[in-house]
Amino acid sequence: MKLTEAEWQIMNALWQKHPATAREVMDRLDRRVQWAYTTIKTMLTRLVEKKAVGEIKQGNTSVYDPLVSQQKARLSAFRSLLDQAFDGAMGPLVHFLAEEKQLSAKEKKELARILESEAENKGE
Amino acid sequence: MKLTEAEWQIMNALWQKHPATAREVMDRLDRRVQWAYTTIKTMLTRLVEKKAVGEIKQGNTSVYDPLVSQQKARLSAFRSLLDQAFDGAMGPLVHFLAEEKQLSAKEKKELARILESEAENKGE
DNA sequence: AAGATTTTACTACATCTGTAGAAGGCGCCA
DNA sequence: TGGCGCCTTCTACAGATGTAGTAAAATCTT
Repeated sequence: MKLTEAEWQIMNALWQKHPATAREVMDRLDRRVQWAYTTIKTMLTRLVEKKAVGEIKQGNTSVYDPLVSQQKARLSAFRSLLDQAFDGAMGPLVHFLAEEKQLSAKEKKELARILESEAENKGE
Repeated sequence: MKLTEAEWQIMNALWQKHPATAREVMDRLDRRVQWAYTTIKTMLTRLVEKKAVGEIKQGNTSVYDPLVSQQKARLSAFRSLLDQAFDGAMGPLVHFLAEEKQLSAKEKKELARILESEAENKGE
């Protein structure tokens, strides 16, 4: 389930609250996104075709519901990034994150802390 | 500097060893990628147009060199993913990673460990 | 130097993406 | 009941992307 950039915008809005009509999706779209109503309808239609979203008619109006969870979509995007840009492995990503000056030490520590504790209590 | 999927393939090959000719890039392409020589040339040309790659003629043959570092490209891809799929923040990503069963506790701990130590000695 | 091989520069073309307009249908209000 | 406003379905269309073929020029090989 590969989503395009524009599709992510729509999905993000839909995950926020659903089921939702096209108009509701529109209202919840990121502020930076200023699309015509029909553009949103087009995206929604394409997402329905891709089975990423379900559509039911409520009278004359369509109501949409995500068919893929945010978690699933995120996983797929994450894996793609890993494959494409990090040799498909966590190692290079970790290395990159560690090297990256753009991430403050604070962010890194936070990241480390959460992962640490998660690994602790969910560890197998 | 946004790279497409196909462009990543080329860049990955080019970062491996450079400068390199189109033919050398071809030889280093991921095994799964079976492109015609001219396809590679086309990609290279487009990358030159985008200023992601430099080109110099060595006699009749072009030799290419990356103009963007792998680190930079990775950062840009990482940020895009963050913006698009994780509300632009590390928080949700961390959360996702922690929740994600696909990542073993071992991987998580490893990740945590490296980040922790990095944060320690480079910390500001 | 002629043939074989390699490279280059152009052109091609189907899909996918982003973005929307047009036109027709439906319900509600005056 | 005639509009007004909102919803729907279709159609459009340019630019990006993936993937190459052609033909001509340069180079190597005997």
